[in-house]
Amino acid sequence: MGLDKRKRQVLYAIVHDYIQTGEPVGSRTISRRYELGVSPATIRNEMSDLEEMGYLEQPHTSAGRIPSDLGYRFYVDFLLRVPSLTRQETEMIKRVLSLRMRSAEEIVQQLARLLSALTSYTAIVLGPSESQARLRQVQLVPISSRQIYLVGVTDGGLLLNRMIEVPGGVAPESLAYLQQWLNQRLAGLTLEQIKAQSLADVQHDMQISIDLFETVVDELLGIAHRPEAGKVYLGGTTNILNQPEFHDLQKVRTILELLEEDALIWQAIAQVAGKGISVSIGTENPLSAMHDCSLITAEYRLGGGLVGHFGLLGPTRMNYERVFALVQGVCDTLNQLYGKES
Amino acid sequence: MGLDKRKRQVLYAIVHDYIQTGEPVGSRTISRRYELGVSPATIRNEMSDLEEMGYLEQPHTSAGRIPSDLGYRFYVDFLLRVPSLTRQETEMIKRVLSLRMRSAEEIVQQLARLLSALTSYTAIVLGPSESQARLRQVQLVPISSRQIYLVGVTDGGLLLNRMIEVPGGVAPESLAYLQQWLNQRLAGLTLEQIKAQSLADVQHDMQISIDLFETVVDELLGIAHRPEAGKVYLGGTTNILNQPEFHDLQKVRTILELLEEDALIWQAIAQVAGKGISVSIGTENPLSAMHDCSLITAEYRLGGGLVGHFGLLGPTRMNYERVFALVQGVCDTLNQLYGKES
DNA sequence: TGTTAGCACTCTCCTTTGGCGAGTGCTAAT
DNA sequence: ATTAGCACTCGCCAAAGGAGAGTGCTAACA
Repeated sequence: MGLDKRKRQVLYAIVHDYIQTGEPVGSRTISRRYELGVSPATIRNEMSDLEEMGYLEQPHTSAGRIPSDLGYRFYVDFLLRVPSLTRQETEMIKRVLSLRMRSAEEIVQQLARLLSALTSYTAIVLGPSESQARLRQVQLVPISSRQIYLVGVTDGGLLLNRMIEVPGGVAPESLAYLQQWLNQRLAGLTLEQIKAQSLADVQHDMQISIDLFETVVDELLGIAHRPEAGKVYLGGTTNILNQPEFHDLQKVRTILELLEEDALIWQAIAQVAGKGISVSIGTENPLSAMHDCSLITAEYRLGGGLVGHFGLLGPTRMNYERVFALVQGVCDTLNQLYGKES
Repeated sequence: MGLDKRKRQVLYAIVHDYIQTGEPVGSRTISRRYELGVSPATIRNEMSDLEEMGYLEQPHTSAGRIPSDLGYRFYVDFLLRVPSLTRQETEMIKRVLSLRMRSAEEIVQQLARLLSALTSYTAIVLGPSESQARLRQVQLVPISSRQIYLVGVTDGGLLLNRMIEVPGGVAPESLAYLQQWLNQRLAGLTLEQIKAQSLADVQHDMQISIDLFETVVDELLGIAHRPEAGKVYLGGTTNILNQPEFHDLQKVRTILELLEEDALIWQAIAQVAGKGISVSIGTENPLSAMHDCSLITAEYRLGGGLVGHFGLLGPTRMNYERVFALVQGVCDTLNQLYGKES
């Protein structure tokens, strides 16, 4: 924080300019484009100071300066001026997200498309975690003698499906009984609560086999068992090809290969993400393949207890101001549309 | 074919060598690596002839020759020597495809992974068409007052799900009645047959509103209405980055952007694919973005009438012999595993 | 007539060279 | 504390030259 006003102005100017042009910024450029009222020489001195403090870097002697990860960090934390979205953008977000969609999956897929279309970065959306999902009802559909299809409906009106194998086979009456029991007992609870609840007291009043009961409940809670895995939805994977910093095929490959690894991506985002909007810049990222990238993440809520995270992955030279505005706008719109229980 | 034995040998040698090295093949190379018993000069003459006939091309004066699309075509049609798979490869295919999988989607996803892992090309698998799927039973699950969830089970034991909106609302009895009727009347038929069948005679014996009936049947046939769309599963998208001919970022972008367009991909494959294994070489491809690529496609069958297509997309300089062997092996294994009704 | 050796020629690829431009750091003046 | 001036550094680019690979042609040969 030991930065006086002018140093901040210079740092802001450099980051801002570099984000727009992608080329190292020289002292002359700054004094021309940003009205700081001082000469290039003065700015040079400031730049020299900033470099020594670690906020700037020089690609090579006698090129301009570019921000270091630390420089971006300071910029994001203290200098950012988040603009507001244009009317059209707001409209577009609203329009796309309020398309008639039938499942959480569709919403999430649209979200990925939308984010990537608006930013020229790659959008990553983690499928909503079901452990917070509140069950409204459960239906057990007999498929074959040994298979049951479980259809759960969350408070938000979204579906959770599971195919359940029951080695022993099931009689239709048992199924009906079990279904009724599940609905009576579990409706309104989240999967997590169900899991936490002691189900020990069940046994005595059940008219069906414990085996069947356990199989079904286990499967219903299935996803909650492995919270570190989940579906990953991508949008605009090819956008990074348009970024000048990825004109290097090697870098492109690194990133694209990473994006195929759902598990890694999931973990990385889960690790980085916080409650509101979080930013992870360059080497701050847990995965070394992302050390040239920045990741902006946020939480979304679809109602009925379905929450998840999404992120935008771009070069460290990403347009933070715009992305912040956009992410904020998308979150607001989602809350507005799905926030109240539907 | 107006190619004498030696011309065939030369053509084979050039295609074979170019596929392996990726570099234009000169007359010296051929006489050294392939024992044709003639001197480079003679081969030069043959090459000159082959070029005039359109089977070869010269990138520039005084480089070696490379096969033209026509050259590859002749090679694929008449010269190919399909090797057999190694024991390990056969094992691997069998192992991967016989993992316990519960839905067609999972199988198809595994298929894409497998194909791309075994080649260094991009695997494209089109989700199975449901229009040939034979229905075993249908279950209608009430979700809310205005929503029904339709769960269909195919003869193969795979699921077809649809959410159906019924503006007017449904009484549980109507639903039960409708379900029973559907099962009596439609079981064992394919969606296509159901669609073709006149449902005009229905009206008189129905105790439920025509509206409800039509909504549900329409939705059940939904997919059949738009056969030109469908889910596309990819594997090994980044594999093309390893191909030397795609060291050009522009080309990479073209292909990767194409691969994000599910609808285009679907159409392209559907258009190209035939009954057995088909090959579409370079400019033979319907999409101009694929004019530098070859696409090998084949049909797969999952039982219960679920059939679809898959393909391998690589440079025209693709290893056709190996890919043929592999595709054949995969088809055989799939037939073996899922071919008989399960 | 088909095949082969010899040779001049062509074209790409790689490296070297030198000039240009942008930007810096230092010094001395204000 | 700020600024003008200036020498210096370094990457970029285009031009030049040499090496290598391969061809096409011609003339000799079986």
